[in-house]
Amino acid sequence: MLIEAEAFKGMMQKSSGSPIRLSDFVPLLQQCTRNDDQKIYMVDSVASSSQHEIENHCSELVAATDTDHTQDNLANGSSMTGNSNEKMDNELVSVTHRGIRRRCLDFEMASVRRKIADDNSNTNSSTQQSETMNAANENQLLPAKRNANSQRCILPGIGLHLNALASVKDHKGKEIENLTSGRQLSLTSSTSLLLSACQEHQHLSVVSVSISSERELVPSDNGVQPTEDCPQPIAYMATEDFNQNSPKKKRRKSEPVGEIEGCKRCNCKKSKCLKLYCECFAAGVYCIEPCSCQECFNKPIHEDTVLQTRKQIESRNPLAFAPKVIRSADSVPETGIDPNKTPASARHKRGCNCKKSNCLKKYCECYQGGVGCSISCRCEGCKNAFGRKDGSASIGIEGETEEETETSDKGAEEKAIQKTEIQNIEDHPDSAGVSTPLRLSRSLLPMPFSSKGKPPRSFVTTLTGSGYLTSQKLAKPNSLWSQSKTFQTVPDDEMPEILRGGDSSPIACIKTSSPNGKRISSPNCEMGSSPSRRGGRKLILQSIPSFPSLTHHP
DNA sequence: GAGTTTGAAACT
DNA sequence: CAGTTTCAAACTC
Repeated sequence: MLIEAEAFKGMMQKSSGSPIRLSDFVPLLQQCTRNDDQKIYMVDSVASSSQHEIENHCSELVAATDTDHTQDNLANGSSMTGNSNEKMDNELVSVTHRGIRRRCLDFEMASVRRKIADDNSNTNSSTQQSETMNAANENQLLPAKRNANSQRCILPGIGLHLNALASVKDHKGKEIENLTSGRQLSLTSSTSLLLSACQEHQHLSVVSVSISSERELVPSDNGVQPTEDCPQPIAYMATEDFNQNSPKKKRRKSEPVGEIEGCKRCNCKKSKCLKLYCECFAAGVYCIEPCSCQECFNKPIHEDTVLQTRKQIESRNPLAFAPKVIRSADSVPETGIDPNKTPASARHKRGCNCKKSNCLKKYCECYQGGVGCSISCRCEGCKNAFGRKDGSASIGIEGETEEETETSDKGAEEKAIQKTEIQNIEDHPDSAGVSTPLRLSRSLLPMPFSSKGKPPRSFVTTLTGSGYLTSQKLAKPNSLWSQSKTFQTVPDDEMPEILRGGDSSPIACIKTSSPNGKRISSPNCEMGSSPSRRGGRKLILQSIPSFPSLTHHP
């Protein structure tokens, strides 16, 4: 999705000193829908959302980016002085942002370092920023982990982060020039942040955001409605950042698995955080201080090892790093309120294999992802509240012969579901009264997270997740990565077929076989026939890989 | 907080 | 490819 620099420049200028309003964004979003050739499709559904909420989001975003910008400069040793009042005002949000964005970009930056070294001629603002930040990173990565985590507010590799927009805003004279020099701004990440936040609130849910975007989603989300599924997340994040030494477990108590949407923390002991066991690694982020891992190699200093390992894993399973949950765009009507828009409108890319949990606990990846089980699942006794394998929910499943349990113990099943939901309600008093997954999905609480109000880490996930775009099998080497770094786009002819999905033809549904024979279907399967890519108030944002493409390394 | 359960990932 | 082991999160007490 591309937004003309001028448009954004104008918007940012207009927004200087005042929050961006939805009305400011709408034209841009509409513009986005016209830029279909970039494989990022945006539908102007936001307009149907609660404008007030969206404006709140926007306001926060602006505030956060402003502060982030200041912090970036601080990290860079810049003498620029931020507006202290502004900083104070937005401290909370900014801290959240910092905490959230801290890691997901590290891989990107690590990868792009070489690129930048090799390609110094690129002097656009983004590259400069990246370079500067790289420098900052190099200095801060390990020795000053805290700083690295809290201050490195790096622009996502692809697109122009709102951070950058703030930067544009602050350095009009200098940076806007760069931005407007015939270059298009890809707002993938930042916009997805904004829109997905909006959409999640409005449950227009067909948002697909990158992992990094996903990370950014919640803070603003929660910032607006702190009483929802993630109680006081901002405070939590603030605590995290201000009290860096606070033990992980403390945080885990206050915050579900310590995961404010993407703020993953692992506890690996033997895997060195270099296997998919490690949530951080699997999510494409470096481990950070709050992790309790041991002998962790998933750190910038071990970049090469990480990349190598990742490559190896991807060679074994190209979709290993793809988002686990593929959100479908098809089942969301344009009204904005969709009774059928349960999390079951998405699928787990590979399906679960639950035996004992009945897909009612977070052991089940489908349930954890807030999606129903599907034909891809090999679970036994599926009672997934979001949709059972037999299609009792809104999942399109045909001819699936269900297990014996489906009919035999419905009582127990309902009991179990009820129990789960009761649990959820207890954990989320705010959502009490919402009793069914369906309703939960419609409420602002997207799913009956089994406990702690933690949205599944993949609840909102990306169509073109890291696995897809980083996979050398699927993407032309360097193409997406480098282009995203320079706000360029992926030419159609360089786009793997499965990633294309032109308007006319449904995207081919790839089903690859993982080494263990598990079925892996392309996320695009669910999106292929999305009828409303343009007019359907849906937003599908292309994301960047959390890990850089390995092909960058000669 | 320790111990148990669970299922994905990894291995054979 | 099926069976087994390893692993770490989820869960229970």
